[in-house]
Parts: sequence; C-alpha cells; structure tokens
Amino acid sequence: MSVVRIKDVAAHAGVSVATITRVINETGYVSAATREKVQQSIKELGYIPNRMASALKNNSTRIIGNVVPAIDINPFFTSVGASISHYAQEHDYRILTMATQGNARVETSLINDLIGRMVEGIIFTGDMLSKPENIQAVLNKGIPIIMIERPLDVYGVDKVLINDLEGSSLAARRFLASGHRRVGFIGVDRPNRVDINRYEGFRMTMARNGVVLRPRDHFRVEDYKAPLGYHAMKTLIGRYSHRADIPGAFFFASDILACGALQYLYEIGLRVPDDISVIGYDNTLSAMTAPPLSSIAFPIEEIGKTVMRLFLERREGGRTYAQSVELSPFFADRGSVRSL
Amino acid sequence: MSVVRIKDVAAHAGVSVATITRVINETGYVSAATREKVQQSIKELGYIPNRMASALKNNSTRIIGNVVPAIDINPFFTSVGASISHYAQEHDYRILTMATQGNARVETSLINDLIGRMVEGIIFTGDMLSKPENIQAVLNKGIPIIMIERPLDVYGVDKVLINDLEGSSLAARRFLASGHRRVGFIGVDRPNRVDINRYEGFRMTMARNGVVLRPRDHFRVEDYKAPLGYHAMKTLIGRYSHRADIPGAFFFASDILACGALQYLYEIGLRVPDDISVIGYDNTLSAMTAPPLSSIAFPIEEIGKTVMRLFLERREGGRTYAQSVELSPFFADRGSVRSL
DNA sequence: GGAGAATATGTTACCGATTACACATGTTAT
DNA sequence: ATAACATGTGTAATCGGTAACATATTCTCC
Repeated sequence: MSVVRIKDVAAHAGVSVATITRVINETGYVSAATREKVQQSIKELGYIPNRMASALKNNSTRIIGNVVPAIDINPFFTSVGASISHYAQEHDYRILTMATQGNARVETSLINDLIGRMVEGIIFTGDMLSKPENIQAVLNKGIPIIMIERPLDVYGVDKVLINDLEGSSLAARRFLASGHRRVGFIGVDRPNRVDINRYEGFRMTMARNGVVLRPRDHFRVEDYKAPLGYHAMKTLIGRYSHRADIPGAFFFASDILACGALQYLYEIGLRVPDDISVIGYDNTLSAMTAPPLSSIAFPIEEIGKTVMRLFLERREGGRTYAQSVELSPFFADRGSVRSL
Repeated sequence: MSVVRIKDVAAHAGVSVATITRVINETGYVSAATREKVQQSIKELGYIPNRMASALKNNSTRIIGNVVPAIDINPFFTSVGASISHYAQEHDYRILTMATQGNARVETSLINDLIGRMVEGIIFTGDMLSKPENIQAVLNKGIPIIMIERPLDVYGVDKVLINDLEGSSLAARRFLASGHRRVGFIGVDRPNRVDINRYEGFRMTMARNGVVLRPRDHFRVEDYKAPLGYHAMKTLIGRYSHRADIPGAFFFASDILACGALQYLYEIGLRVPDDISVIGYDNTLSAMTAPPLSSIAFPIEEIGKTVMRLFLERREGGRTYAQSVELSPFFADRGSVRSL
C-alpha cells in the first residue's frame, strides 16, 4: 500500500532529500556517519527509488524498444530477442518488446508509444512495415535505431545483417564437398534481399561449380511456415516418376520449412541422410528434429552483443554516422548430409 | 533532436497547457474551434505526450512486468508470453519481460527494478526462485501478482494454473481407449506440483483401469531438455532384451522430451505410431516433429486472456482477495497413437 | 430578467528525484 | 592570520503532464 518516497527516507534519517540522492547515486560529499545513517533508513523503510521520476529529470529511462512482427512466430526472433535482452541487462538496460502482428498501422502506433515512453533506442527485427517517414521521425528525436536482418534500405539507421549469400553458399559448398551434384532448394519467394540471397548464394555457388539448379528441383513458398515446407516437399517429390530422379540433397531456406519437409519424408519413408541429405537454415529447430539437421547457424550471441555495441556507441559514445555490421553465418554440422 | 513539449504546443496554438491536455485526454470542456486548432498544432509539431511525466503524475504507467526464467528456454513460455502480450496490448498495457537466468539474486533485483519502474502488476511464469518475503514486499506496495504454472504455494497472489492431473489423465485415457495396456512414461523428477501431477495423473488413471506402470517402463530426468529425452528413451529401450518387451505407447511430460526421444527412435528405426505410440505434452513442438505428435494442449489464448482478466479485476475492478483459475488442457490429436 | 447551470479557458501546485546554488565549517598554504 | 580550497548539508527550481481551482461568458428556465 504505502509507497516510500525519498522525502520519507529523508525525514526518517533526519537529513534533506539532497543528501539521500547523494548517497544513492554516490555524487557529491557525504560524511561517513551520514551515509551510514541514510543507508540504514533506506533498508529499514524498504525504499526503492522511483525511476519514472528520475527518468523524467535525467532524460534517461534505460529502456530500449524492440519491435518484432510477432513474438513466437519464428524461434529465430525469440532467440535473437533473448540474446539482446541478455546483453542489454548486462549494461543495465531493459528491453520492451512489442509485436506489430504484421500490421503497419499497429507498428506506427507502437513506435509512437515507445517514443512517448522515452525509450533510448529502438530495435527492429524482421520485416519492414513502416514508411521511411516514420523511421525518420524517430531519428529526428535523437533516438538511435538498429535494424536486424531488415531487408529494406533505410538511411541513418544502424544495421546488423547476416550475410545470407555467404550462408547459403556454405550449404552449397557442403553439398559439393560431399559429392552431391543433383540438389534441390526449398525457400521463400518474396522480393526482399534476405529471401533472394538465401536462394542466390546457393544457386550461384552451385553454378560456379558446374551444377545448374533445374527449375523442377526447386520450389518456393510464400512464407516461413512448416505446412508450406510439407507442401513444397510433397509437390517436388510428386514431380518425379522414378525415385532415382529425386535430388539426393535439399537445402532449405529455414529450419521451419525443413521441419515440414521432414514430416513428408517420414510419411513416405525416405530417410535422412541415407536417402536424402538435408541442410536447414537458421539453426533453430534443427537441433530438435529427428534426425537432427545440419543447419546454417546465425551467431545469435554475436547479434545481441553487436546490437548493444552499436547502441552504446550512439548513445554514450557520441557516434553520429550510421554503421552496418555484417555477421557471417557458420555451418552447424549434425550429420544430415551423406557423403557420396 | 528537438523534443516537443506540451507547452510548445500550447504556445503554437495560442492556448494554455490545460487546454492541450483537455483535447488529448478528452476531459473537460473545449470548444470545437479550439479543439481543431490544437489538433492541428499537435499534428504540425509532431507532438507525442511524454508518458513518463504523466505516469509520475497519475501513478499509472500501463506497464506490466513479466518475470520468466529464460526467454527462449521453452517454447511454452514464449507462447504464453506472446499471448499475454497480445491481450495486454488490447487493453493498452505493455509487457516488460525480464529473464532471471534461473538466478534468485537476479530475480530479486529484477523485481526491485520493476517496482522502481512503477509497473502496475507482475507476472511470474515457471519456476519459483524468490523467497516469499520478496513476493510479500511487492504485494505490500499494492502491486498485484499473477503466477502462471508456478508450483510453490504463496498467498495473496492470483494464479492461473493448468490442471496437470487432468492433462496427464487425458493421455492415459487416450492410450486405454486405443487398447494400450503396456505403456511407458518419460518425465521430470522434481519435487513440485507440476512435475508430480504430470506423472500422477497418468499413473492414477492407468491404475484405475487396471494398468500398473512398471518401474522399468518409466524414466524421469532432471529437466525439460531434448537431449535428456533422447537419453531417457535410449536408457529405457536398452532395458529390454526383446523388441516385443518395449511398451507400445509412451507418454512424455513435455514435447521437448518427446523430441529427443523421437531422435532416438528414428535412429534405431522404430516408427511412430506403427511401432510405438506417442503422446506429448504442452503442444508446442509437437506440430513440428516428424511425425506430428498428439499432445496435451494448454489453452494458450485462454491463459493470456485470464491473466489480463485477473489483473484488471485487481487493478481496476477493486478485487482485494486472491483468486486462482484452473484451466483445463485438451487433447490435440495428430494421429500418433495407434489403435490396437 | 436574473439565478443557476453549462461551457470555455487559464493559473498553478503537484507527482518524486535531481542538482545548481547557497551556506557553513574545516583544512591547508603562505 | 587569512585567503583559498575541501568538505558537508540544505533550499528550491526543474523535468513534462495533470487537474483542482478560479474566472469568465453564454444558456436556460421560471
């Protein structure tokens, strides 16, 4: 019921409010005796400073907004969020996450909400919904923005990108190294850099090594969803009259698509990697599937660390120009590629 | 750079700050002409009210704290968090999530942080770490607490519980209905109500129907982790010299354990449900596995809705006594139980 | 026509913590 | 001995928005 305020502590300790702040924030001069007395009062009364009040005065909330399409749609977002949260907490910042539900209008209103809450930065993960004007409005208020794997080109914001060309190329090279020259691809077909690169890196690397992806061997769906992976796999396999025609290896642009595909393979009794080799992407569900899948892994910890570094450079380091950091994915081997 | 304050708007519109608040909050009288003028100024200047300031004055931040062990450890927490977030947003509340990393000291400091931030309620999901005194301290400040699936007995807090006895009993009945009388169990062995009930409901229902779970047919591990599920399955199967001795059906206290077990079954070529029937628990990963597993489903949406209802009853409805709501799980059928 | 209500707007104290400034005392150096 | 500085503490303005209170004008109804 009773909320203890700084002046209650002051009265209890028999000093002024200024002295209390001095003790708490370790600023200015306080005699040892007084400090002792004040600390005692704080403990006795169970005083917890009101951070809203100090935020108002200091213009510092130590909150960073995190705008995502949906919280649980993709384990990748969840993991990245957890990583950011973790590193933010190390620097005594908190992450306030909000979901746009894929609605641009909602996103705009959430951004305004965050500004009103005096967040010190805003992180965007995944699809871009807002108009560039909205982004510009945030930047104009002096709030740094960090985008993670956002496909759209926006200026003035910091970015943490994953080199998807490199990632998908890793998958291709692994297939080639294991002797696979008849390979398939299942991904997502949307006009953004992420979706394109996950295909292009794979296609190009195969092509450079003399393997041309045949149209019948790849299929692209509208979104990263398991049932679409199932559908894609089924459609592809339906195209081949002889089992020997089926490509010996498939690369998926997301673990979630691979999950759906595995369900179909299980259904028809094709085994991984004996009958078909598989590589997933994003290294989220691939550890949980049967069998575990090799996957292109994002350096999740590195992402969180980098986001915080970029943020702190802006907020506390005085950097004024935008910066992009491109991180390299790596191959997480779980033995789902058979050597020919 | 420039932050617009209410007095800037007042100056721009040629009225007093009081009139601006009246327009924004739709309180008191404002002539149509003035309202128009003010709204125009707000738009022109891009004014966004400072919620920290109003929070201070109104004692209302519209933030609810959410304390979880870890953000991405278990998809169940993630889903529940998303659901709560969603319903909170409908009531214009935001959820500030913090991870304790399973550390009681961290949890305590996070709770204090939340209090300092004037959250209007705190939600706890999963394991209980804090001493009851800490909880009591929060309640004493008039901040309602809602616990989700927390095993410990604490007084004065609202609770949303899942009837795990009922859930595990559902699994048993499904096995019985399909003619399975030789069944196994893989779960977690910790002295809390949740872990106990997920086993007991299953055991009791089987027993009531004349099926006694043999010790060799069940195995319990220390935590809900996939590798432990793999280990448990392998250990159990290693106990039987003849394949015919293996129980025809297994119930898992969590989908995550079932995932691990499926990996082992895949390895040794036992098929689900042909060779072994499987039912999972919490209905998270079970839709993604190959094959998809039937699972005991928590009413995730209902949980989010209920949490908010309980919160609002306390905060705005004036309820002063604690309330517990027990929700019933249901059976999500994906055909992973074979009829004998 | 005038009392009382409805409408319209402004002034200012307040929420709780911070800090510039003021003031007092103690210490050091010349 | 005293100027200059270090130490210790208090008073009050401030952050930005809210709303109680004050004041003024316009309606309404008997």
